[in-house]
Amino acid sequence: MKQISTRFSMAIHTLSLISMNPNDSTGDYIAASVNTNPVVIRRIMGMLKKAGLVEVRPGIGGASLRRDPESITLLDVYRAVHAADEDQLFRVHTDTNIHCPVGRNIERVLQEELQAAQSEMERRLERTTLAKVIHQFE
Amino acid sequence: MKQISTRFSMAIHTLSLISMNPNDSTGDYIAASVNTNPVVIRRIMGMLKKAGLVEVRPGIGGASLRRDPESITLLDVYRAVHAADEDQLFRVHTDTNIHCPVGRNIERVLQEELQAAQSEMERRLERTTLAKVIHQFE
DNA sequence: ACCGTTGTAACCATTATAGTTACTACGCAA
DNA sequence: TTGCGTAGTAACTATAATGGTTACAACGGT
Repeated sequence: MKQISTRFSMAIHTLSLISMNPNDSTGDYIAASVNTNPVVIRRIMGMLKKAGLVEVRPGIGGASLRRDPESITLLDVYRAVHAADEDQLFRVHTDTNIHCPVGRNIERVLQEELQAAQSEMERRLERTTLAKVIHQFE
Repeated sequence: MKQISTRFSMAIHTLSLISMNPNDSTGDYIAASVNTNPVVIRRIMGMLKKAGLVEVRPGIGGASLRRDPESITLLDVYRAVHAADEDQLFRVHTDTNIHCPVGRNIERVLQEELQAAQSEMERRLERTTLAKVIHQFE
C-alpha cells in the first residue's frame, strides 16, 4: 500500500527543533537530528515557509516559527507538506462505463463516503498542536 | 502526495456488481464497467477472495458474496485490498539521532498521534456498509 | 573578501501502481 | 472427448512519487 510520505513526520521533527532552538536550526543541524541529507530538510523548510509556518534566515542561518506552537496543528503541517496535490487522500478510478448504473454513479457515491473518512482523520490531526508534541520532548 | 490506490475504489465497484448480478460478474464483464483490463479485476478478485469476501467460480465464471452486504463494511474492503503492508497509513522516518531529545522520541510520539488519526478514518469507513453503497445504484 | 548558510536544479535508485501479454487450469456443453 | 469461455498467475512495461545526492548560485554577517 502507498503510505503517506515521511515528509510529514520529518516536518513535525523540523518544526519541533525550530521551536525549541531557533538559532541552531540550520539545515545541517536539523538533518543531523533527522539523520538525512540537508537538502531534504531545506526542501521541507521551503514548504513550511510557503505555508507561512516558519521564517528562514538566508545567509545567517536558522529559522523561527511565525505562529505560536499552540496554534499550529498537525493538520497545518500535513497540508503544508502535501501542498502539491489537491489533498485528496483517496484516489477514485474514473472514466467508468456510463452505460452501467454502477459505473455511472460510483465516482460521485465514493467521493462522498471517502471524503467523510478523510475528514475524520484530518479532524483528529487538527486536535493535536505542535506545542503538545514538543511538550513530550521536554 | 501519495494517495490511496484506486484498487480500493475498484474493489467496491467490483463487489457492488457481484452483489447485484452474481452470474454475469466475470472478470471481463466487471472490467467493462470499471473500464480497465480484466487482469486488473481478476487480481482484485483474488484479494477479495483471500479476505473471505467473495467466492469465485473458476471454469464456469462469475462470483458471489460470501457475506451479507449489510455486514461488509468499507473498512473490510480497504483492509482486503491493502493486504500486503501492515496497514500503517502514515510512514514515520526512523534511524533518527538518539543523542537529540527530539530524535530519540519522535518515532514513539508520532506513532501514537498518527495511529489515532488513522483509527478515526477507519472508524468512519467501518460505519458504511456495502449494502448502503449499493442502495445508491438502485 | 571570506565563509557558512539558504535556495534550487538536476539527476539517480527504489518502489508502488496499473496496464498488458501470455500461458495454464478449470468446468460445462456440444 | 473436444472446444470454449473463464479464472489464476507470472512476467513485463510505463509512469509517478519518494528520498537521497551533487552542484552551484545567492545571501549576509564578520
